Amino acid sequence: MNQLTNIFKLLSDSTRLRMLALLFQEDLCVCEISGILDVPQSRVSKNLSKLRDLNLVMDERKERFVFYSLLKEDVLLVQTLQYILDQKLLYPQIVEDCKRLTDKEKYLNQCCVLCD
Amino acid sequence: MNQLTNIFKLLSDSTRLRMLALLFQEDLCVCEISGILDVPQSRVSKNLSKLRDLNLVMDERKERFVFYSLLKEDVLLVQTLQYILDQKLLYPQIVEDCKRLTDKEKYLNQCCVLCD
DNA sequence: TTTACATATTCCCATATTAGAATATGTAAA
DNA sequence: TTTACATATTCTAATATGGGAATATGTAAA
Repeated sequence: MNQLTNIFKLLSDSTRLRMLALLFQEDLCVCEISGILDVPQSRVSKNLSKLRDLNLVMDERKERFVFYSLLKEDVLLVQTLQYILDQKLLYPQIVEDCKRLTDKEKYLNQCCVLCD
Repeated sequence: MNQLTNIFKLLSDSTRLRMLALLFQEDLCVCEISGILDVPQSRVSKNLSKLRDLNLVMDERKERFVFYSLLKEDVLLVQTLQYILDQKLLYPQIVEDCKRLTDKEKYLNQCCVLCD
């Protein structure tokens, strides 16, 4: 039961929800997430570690960057994120994030050279 | 977006999640919920009011009791509760609650005479 | 009306959560 | 090796949250 409530707790913070919605679409490194969401790096990093604690993401270093990918093993999580993205028109912030995801080069600072 | 995170916040507390799982199955009054879950009345009442604040439940007085019913308008909420009940074998507490729901007379104190 | 009872609310405490700034860590390039 | 840079962690303050006990509210029976 804690497995359930813990996942809902993760989903109940908008920064994390936005991060999960991004990672549901593609693997990203920390600075990409930080740039796309326009959120400080320490906040992104801390929240990623919470996701990692529950085995919802895994990380892999590539050159200077650490890329995170969503582990799509939890059916409830996947179904929930799928629903949110299907209905994203209801959630302007998600739409905006998706837009910035496709233009991610624009929003990255230092790491943009190596990230694409 | 707050609409989303607010719902997840409600789901992230085990008392509320258990209450929602019960109300997904049938309408219940406060003392029934309190008895089935074995949780103090004030806690049940307080959490019901949080659910009401987000328009997830409605209440209706019948004689001396106030019955709550789940408003099944939020697709995400309904789909989530459906999933949890489908998979309830994974969550012993939910199984136990369902069992007590079917035997609810056993677990009620004062209001049992009028509730069935 | 009183009284009884179901429910709602208040008060207060303990704990959890989030946030940013600053700093630490670790890897890789120079 | 230094140095630079991407990421992780720590520190601290502010706020939120959940809990129980006690009390208030409101309805209906006596």
